[in-house]
Amino acid sequence: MGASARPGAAPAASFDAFGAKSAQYKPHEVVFYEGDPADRIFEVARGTIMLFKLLPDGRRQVVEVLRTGDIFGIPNGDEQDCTAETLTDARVNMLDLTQVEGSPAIQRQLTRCLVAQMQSLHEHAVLLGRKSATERVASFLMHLVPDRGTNACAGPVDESNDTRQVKLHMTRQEIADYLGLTIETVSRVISDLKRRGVISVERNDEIRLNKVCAVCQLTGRH
Amino acid sequence: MGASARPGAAPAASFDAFGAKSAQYKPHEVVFYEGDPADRIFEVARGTIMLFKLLPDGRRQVVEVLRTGDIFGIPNGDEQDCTAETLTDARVNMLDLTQVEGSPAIQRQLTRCLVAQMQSLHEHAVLLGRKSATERVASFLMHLVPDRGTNACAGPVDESNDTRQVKLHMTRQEIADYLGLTIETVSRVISDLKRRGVISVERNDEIRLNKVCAVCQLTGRH
DNA sequence: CGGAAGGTTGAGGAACCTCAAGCATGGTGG
DNA sequence: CCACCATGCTTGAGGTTCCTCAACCTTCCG
Repeated sequence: MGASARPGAAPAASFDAFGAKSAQYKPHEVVFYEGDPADRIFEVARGTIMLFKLLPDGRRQVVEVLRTGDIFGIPNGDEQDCTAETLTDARVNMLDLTQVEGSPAIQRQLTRCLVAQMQSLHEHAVLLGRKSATERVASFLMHLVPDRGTNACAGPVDESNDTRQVKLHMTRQEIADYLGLTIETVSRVISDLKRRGVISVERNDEIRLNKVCAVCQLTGRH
Repeated sequence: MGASARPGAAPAASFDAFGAKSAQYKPHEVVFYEGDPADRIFEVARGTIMLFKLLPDGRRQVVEVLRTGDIFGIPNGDEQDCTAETLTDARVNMLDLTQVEGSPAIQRQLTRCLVAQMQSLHEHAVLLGRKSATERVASFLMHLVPDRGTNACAGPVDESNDTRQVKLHMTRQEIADYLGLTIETVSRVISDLKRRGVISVERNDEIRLNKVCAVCQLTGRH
């Protein structure tokens, strides 16, 4: 659930202006682990990052997928509640807690980000609690299309040419853990959508939505 | 997922100090509907409130259950993304957006609340995406026990007398919509726990956990 | 006493998971 | 250049969990 299509989402890389430290990551590097001491706040300056939680027996749930401008890792208590791992090459800004407390400008921006992310989490709760496998995958794909798949869907710009290629940046396993499914179910749904002509799989992590509206119809929101 | 056991949660009814308006509600009254104009922020001064979203075909997901001190309805864009409905008698404080923007004190508290609620949403995503029906119900019950069922579980104070009565404040249908199950499944799980002697149902919305630790063992977090 | 609302229980079915085998793709080394 | 392997993905068969539909029970209240 990226921030790209979120109304009110923060502009990119805004902590730069506040003298934040920053770090570079390759795909599938861990920024911090669940249980690590939490004493800073983080911002995605570039790339995509996922937050996930593990159950003791190894079950995993990806709880958020964050894009440029999103913030994460804000302390509540003194431990991180999730593990943060990059999906792509990424740059992350880090800001000390004391800096945050002192700046009303950062506070305001923080609030805006948090509220936007909270709404994404609400939407995702509906997906996890009430949607079928097909609806979950369709919703996932729609969230990768800027300005569609959110409440404020712009609709097709050009009816006759309503196609779009999206890059997933996630393996089937990660998608499954995000959508509360198994890898096999995700694979089967994608194969089925392919068979029905709704999508084309160009590469494993690159999918063409042949008719964006048709995918949108499958999300359960219509 | 109440705030009562959340480390860092706000103290009760803190907006009082900022000259907030407040309103009284009976059980099952709507505070606002999804789609209503969003121009204020709300705080639970007393009682319990749930936020839920509906799909067009009537499926419902309760996304948050809020207790005293929690805030909700914060605008992002100009429409509410959820419906807010009381579960019990409740009092709600309302603060104008302009008041919030002007006060760093409110901002700070807002941030603290939002981060705490976000962690609850993370936990709930794990429940919805990865837990079995029994694990969901057990987790739900544990969240009604102060200082247990969260990461910071205090453990039994007195091993030999580790029993606790909890009041649900929710119908089976509401619990089902919160846990991503059907009313029948919730009922069956409760009957099963009863049969196994883990809980006793004193009244429909009042349950005794005969051994809190035993219930905790069923949550999937052990 | 009768009705309404909420809850329980049972039988059967659908959706998704598990387990297992096989298929692509890409990289490495002979 | 091609065999080989590793990783990730797909497909199939069968099983489990939960859902659906329907009947019945319980409690409360007029």
